[in-house]
Amino acid sequence: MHRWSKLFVPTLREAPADAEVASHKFLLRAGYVRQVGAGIYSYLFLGQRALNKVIAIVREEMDTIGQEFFLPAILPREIWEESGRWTVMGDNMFRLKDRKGADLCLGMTHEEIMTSIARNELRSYKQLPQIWYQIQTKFRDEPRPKSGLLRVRQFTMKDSYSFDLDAAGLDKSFDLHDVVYRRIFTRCGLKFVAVDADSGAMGGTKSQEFMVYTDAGEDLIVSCPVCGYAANIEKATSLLGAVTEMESTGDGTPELEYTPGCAAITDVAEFFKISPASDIKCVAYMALKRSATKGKPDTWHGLAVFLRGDHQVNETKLQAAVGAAELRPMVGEELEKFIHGPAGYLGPVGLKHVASPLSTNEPDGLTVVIDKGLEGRRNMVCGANKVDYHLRNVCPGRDFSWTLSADIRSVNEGEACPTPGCAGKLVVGKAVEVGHIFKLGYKYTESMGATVLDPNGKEVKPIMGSYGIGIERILTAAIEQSNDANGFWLPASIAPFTVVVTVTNVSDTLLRETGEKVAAELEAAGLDVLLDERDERAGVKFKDADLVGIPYRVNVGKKVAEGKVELVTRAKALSEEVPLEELTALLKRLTVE
RNA sequence: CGGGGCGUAGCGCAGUCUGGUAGCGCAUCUGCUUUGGGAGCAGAGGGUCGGGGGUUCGAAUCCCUCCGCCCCGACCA
Repeated sequence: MHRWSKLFVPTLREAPADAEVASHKFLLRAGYVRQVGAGIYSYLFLGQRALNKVIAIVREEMDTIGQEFFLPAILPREIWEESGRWTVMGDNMFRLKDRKGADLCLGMTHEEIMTSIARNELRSYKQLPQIWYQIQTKFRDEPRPKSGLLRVRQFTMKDSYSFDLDAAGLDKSFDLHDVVYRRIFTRCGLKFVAVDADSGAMGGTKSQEFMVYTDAGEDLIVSCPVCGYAANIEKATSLLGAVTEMESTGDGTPELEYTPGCAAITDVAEFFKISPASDIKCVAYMALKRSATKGKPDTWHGLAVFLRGDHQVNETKLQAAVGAAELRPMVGEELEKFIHGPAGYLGPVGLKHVASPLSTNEPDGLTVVIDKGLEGRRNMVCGANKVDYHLRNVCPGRDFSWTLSADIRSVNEGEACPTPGCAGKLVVGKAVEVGHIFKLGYKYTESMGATVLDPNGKEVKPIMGSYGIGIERILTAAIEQSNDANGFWLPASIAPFTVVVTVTNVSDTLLRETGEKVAAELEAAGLDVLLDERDERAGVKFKDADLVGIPYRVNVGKKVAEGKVELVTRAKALSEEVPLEELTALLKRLTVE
């Protein structure tokens, strides 16, 4: 049993000014964490205790499908060179040198190391499948750490890796993780949703994220309240409603129109008295293509994207569609070089484009991508690549062509659900990612040369999956979803203590002794008990108890004379009188998972 | 990396414009009183004013420079 008077629980009456999101404020105020630097935190007693409970749940569930390893956090350059990620990871990787000058890094993730173990040790299909996991510290030099523990540079991750003989095996390993992850998040008391996610430019066939809705989150989730469709906005699609096309004018071919000062979409729509849906806007990028062969330099390519005036480019989709490693906006002289037009009046008519995305044939070769929403449209308005002029009567396909047509726009709230036959309207909500499971395919077994012999004695590459859970994010998400002005409350499963026994006045011997007795009895019944026997006024102890995330409080006060205590349920701010002899059984009942 | 804000006691802040011996609230320590929602009174301790350089008789305050932290952005021209 822990006694509050002996503990270090530095609660703060006021939150440090730096903290903005609820979880950050309360983690600091409740004495769970202290900040060391941007995205770097120390965990104090209560914080570490809660995280240990999360870890215990994760470990218990993971042990039902996998085997726990523990790999190093400090890793040599060579192994990252094999997969090509020494370069790909860029500035996000913390790098250092040892005394001999050899390059090392701090691990951001462990595909390479796990694959190297598989390569060195796995010989036969009979050894498959394997699921290996670890719970370990990850280091990522984020460009912008933020929101307390939500985006940090050092964090704990449960990461696992599966090795299977074939795609069907991978499906199974993936599904096992799906099931176990749902159990983990449920046991941690999270209201989560599993969504389709982007699998990145690296390939891979499927990826799924586990998200908890909160305004503090950085991701946008698109979902359908009717059929349950849910996807990250980086991946989500929707059905576009029918658009009323404009009547053509003149002979129906593109006509130049003088549109002074109409550089913005709204100006153009106003000028032509059209909906922005009938305007074609241009977004111009420079796209980085990674060289396929080692030693050859990466190359930058011009990329012009055309889409409806009321739509937004989704760069994740765009990157995946053209196979770009990086995108940046085109600057003035590049606009001139690739599109021969001024900002605000860029258009697709008359552009020459390359045959396949980011191909290198000509120095001024431009990749032209249109969003699928433009296909089949008629009589639209677009920039004329000339200051103060636009074109009307423009028909995609007739008046201009493209390198690639793809879904590269972001879904907007209110658009129609993409599920066939579903009439739902999509809603968009902010969320934080707590887990991600991923069908990797052969990327690492291929690049690192891991093989086993199949039943025919033939060498084959195992197929991989990788799966992650952010340990601290489970805690943070739980706080985000359950807090009020006075503090937060955690589910009993991950709270640092399940119950705090508050002796309202320790100078009263009867109360003090009753508190001791009650706490001892609750502990004997298997509950995690904190006895608050500090020589403080009752109000101080109540405030602290409300703040620090413990789901139940037992007030040992005046009613003891009548053989009663108060049981306070933090989540509901509900207080009930309970006869002493019934307390333990009642709390036991309330706290079973 | 771009933009904005901030850096003064453990926490929250004032003082900076207009240079003149560093303040307030909470917290901490001691004593007394108090004891069911962050008590009262009396007393006490605690500061390289983020670092360095400069201007000045004199710098928290003005100038230069570096560092750190927070927020927004790094897609619609």
